[in-house]
Amino acid sequence: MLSERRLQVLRAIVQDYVGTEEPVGSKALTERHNLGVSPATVRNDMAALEDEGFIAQPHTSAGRIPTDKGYRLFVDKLAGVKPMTPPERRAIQNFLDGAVDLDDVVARTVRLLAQLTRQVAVVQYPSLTRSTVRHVELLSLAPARVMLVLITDTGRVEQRMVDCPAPFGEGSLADLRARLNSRVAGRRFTDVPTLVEDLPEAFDMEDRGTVSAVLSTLLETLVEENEERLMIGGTANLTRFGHDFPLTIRPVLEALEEQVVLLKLLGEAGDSGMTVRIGHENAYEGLNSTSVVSVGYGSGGEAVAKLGVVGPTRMDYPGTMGAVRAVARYVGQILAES
Amino acid sequence: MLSERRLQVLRAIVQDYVGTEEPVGSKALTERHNLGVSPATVRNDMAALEDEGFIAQPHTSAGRIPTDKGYRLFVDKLAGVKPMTPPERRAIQNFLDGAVDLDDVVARTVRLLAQLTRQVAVVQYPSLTRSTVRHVELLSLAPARVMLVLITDTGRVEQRMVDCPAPFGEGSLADLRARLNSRVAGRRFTDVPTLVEDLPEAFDMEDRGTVSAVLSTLLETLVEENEERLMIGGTANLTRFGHDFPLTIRPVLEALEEQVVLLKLLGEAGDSGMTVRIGHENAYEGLNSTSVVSVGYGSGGEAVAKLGVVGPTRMDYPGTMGAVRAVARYVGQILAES
DNA sequence: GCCTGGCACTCTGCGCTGGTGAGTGCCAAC
DNA sequence: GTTGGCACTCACCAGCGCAGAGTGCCAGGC
Repeated sequence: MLSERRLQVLRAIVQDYVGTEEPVGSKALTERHNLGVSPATVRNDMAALEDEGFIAQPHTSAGRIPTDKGYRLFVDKLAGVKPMTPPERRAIQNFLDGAVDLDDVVARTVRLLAQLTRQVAVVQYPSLTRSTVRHVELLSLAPARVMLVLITDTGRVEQRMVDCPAPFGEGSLADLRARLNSRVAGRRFTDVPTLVEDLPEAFDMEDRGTVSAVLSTLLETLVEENEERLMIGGTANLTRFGHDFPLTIRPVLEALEEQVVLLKLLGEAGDSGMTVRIGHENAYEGLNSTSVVSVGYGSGGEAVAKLGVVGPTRMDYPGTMGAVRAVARYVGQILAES
Repeated sequence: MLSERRLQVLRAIVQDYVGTEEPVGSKALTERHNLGVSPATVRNDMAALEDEGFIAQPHTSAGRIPTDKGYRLFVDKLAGVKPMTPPERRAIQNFLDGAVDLDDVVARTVRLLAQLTRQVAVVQYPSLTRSTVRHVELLSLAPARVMLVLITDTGRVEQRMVDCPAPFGEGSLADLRARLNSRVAGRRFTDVPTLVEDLPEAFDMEDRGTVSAVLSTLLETLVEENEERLMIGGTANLTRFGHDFPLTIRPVLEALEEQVVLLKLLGEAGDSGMTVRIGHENAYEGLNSTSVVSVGYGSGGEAVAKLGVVGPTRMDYPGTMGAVRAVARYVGQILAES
C-alpha cells in the first residue's frame, strides 16, 4: 500500500511529464509542487514507486516517467474529470447546433472533438441496432424492381435494390408498404424479424415471392449495418506525438485506416460511462503507445454509438475526459431534438 | 532549346532520384545509364540544365535533384503513362466488383488507389450536379412535417426534413409526389429548377405554401450537395515521405482534413484527361512539396467526379498516372453497370 | 523510524575536431 | 564538342571531452 504522499508524488510526476514531455527529476518536483519535503525524500518515494512499477527511468540517471500502470492509477484514483468551462460549453453547443443532417452532425462532432482535445477524434455513426424504424418506403423503379428505403429515428437513411421474382403491381406495393409500416414503424430494429415473420401469408400466392424478397432485403440491411461506419479527424495532431516520429506514427495511421480495428476499439469500451484504455491495455499492437478515451452517446438515455479520442499515453487525461464527456452529452441532445 | 542528350540526362536524373531518393551525381549517371559519354560531358550538360532551372543542388558539391520545373518537363515530354499489366487490371476489376453500394464503391476505390500507388488517395463522390434524378419520395412523418428523399442515378440518396406552414393531407402529398416525379424523374439536376417552377399553381391555395416549401428544400439540396463529399485513404503512406518528417507531413495532413482545399484541388484539374500538378503549381501552400495526379471519372462517357492521389513531388509519375487512369476507368464501368 | 544534506557516480547531450569520400568546376588537350 | 586531370568544397561520421542533471547511498538529526 502506498502512502498518501507517494500518491501525491506520482500525481505530480504525471502532471509535470504531461506538461513538459521530459523525464522529471526529484529536484524539479519539489520546486514546482510544494510537497513539504526535500528532494532526497522524494527520491526515496520515487524508488518505491519504481519498485511497484508505476514509474520508470528511460536510462540510468535520468528523471522518471510514468508507466502505463502509473497512468492507470492516476486516472482511477488521483485525478477527476475536468469539467468544461461555461464558455466552452456554449461554444460546443453553438458549433453543433448549426448541423443540417446526420452526416453533418457527425462531421462537426469529429472536428470539434479534435480541436478541443488536440488529438485524433473518432466518432461512430449512430448504430441501427438500437434505434427504431421511423419509416420504410418502397418505390417501384421498374416492373420487377423495387427500391427499399429505410429511415431511422436518428435520421439515417439506407437504401437497397430488390429484384423481384415476379412483376409486382402498384396496388400490391402500396398494400405491402402500408402493412409493413403499421407493423414496424416506431419499433426497435431487433424486434423487426419477428414482427414481419408472417407477413407473406397475407398476400396472394403470386406476390409472396416478392414480399419475401423485400423482407429478406430489409432484414439483411439491419444485419449488414451492424458493420457500422465511423468518421475520424484531427490526424494532423499526430505530428505532436513525439520525437521518434515515423516509428510511432505509422502504426497509428494504419490503425486509423482499419475501420474494423477502430470499431473493435470503441466496442470494447463499456456500455455506460467513460472508458480509458492506456497503452498496452489496447489489444491492437500498433496502438500500444496510445491511449483511447471513449464514451457512448445517444439520443435518449440510451447509448446508440460511441465516440472518443486517440492520443499519446502522455496526454492530459482530466481535460480530455472532460471534453469527451461534454461533447457526447451535447451530441446526444442534438440527436434527440432532430 | 535543349539537345536530345540533355533531355536524356534529365530523364536519367529524374528516374534515378525517384528510385534512390538521393541526389545523383555525374559519375553514377554514366554508370547506370549508357549515355555513351563521359562523366565530364554529363557535368557540362548538368550545368546547362541547372542554368535553365530544371535541376538544382541541395548544397555545393552534392549531386543534383530535379526542380518542379524539371519534373514538369519530364512529365510533359520525357515520360509516358505506364500501363497496368494484365494481372493488375484483373486485380483491380475483381476488387471493385465486390462492392455492394455507392459508399462501398468509393471506399474500395480509395483503398485500391492507395495500395497501387503507395500514396494518399482521394476520391470524390459522384456529383449530383451532372447526374439525373431517379426518384423523389415524400413521406409524411407528422401532420405538418414531410421528409424529402432524393435518389440519383448514381445510387446516391439524400434526405431532408421539411416543416410545412400548414397541415398537408395524404391525398395532397400523393398528388405532389406524382406530379413531381413525372416532371423530374430522369432529368438532369441542372434542369430541375425550371421544370418545377410553376408547380405550386396546380394546387389549392391552402397547400401552396407547403408545396413551395418542399420545392425550395429540393432545390436547396441540389445546391448544397455541390459541396461534395470525398473520401481519403492511405495516409499511412505519408510516413514514407521524407526524412525531415514533422515539417513536411504536418501541412499535408492539415490539407487532407480540409475538404474544401481538396475539392478545390481536384476541381482545378481539367475536365477531361489527366492532370498533374507539381509542387508549387498547387495553389495551397501546405502542398508545395507534393504533387497531385487527378482525373475525372464517370458512369457514361462523361465525368461526374474526380479522383486522384497526393504524393511527394519525387514520385514515380508514369506508374502513378497509369494506376490513376486505370482505376478511374474501372470505377466508371462499375458505376455504369449498377 | 522517517527525513535530510552531502557526496560520489553515471549517463546523456553538445560542441569540437579531423579524416574520408562524393561531387563539382575549370582547364588544357584532343 | 568531348575528354581526362586536378584542385576544391562540403556533408557525413567517429572520437573526444566537458558540463549538467539526476540518481543511490550513507551518516546524522528530529
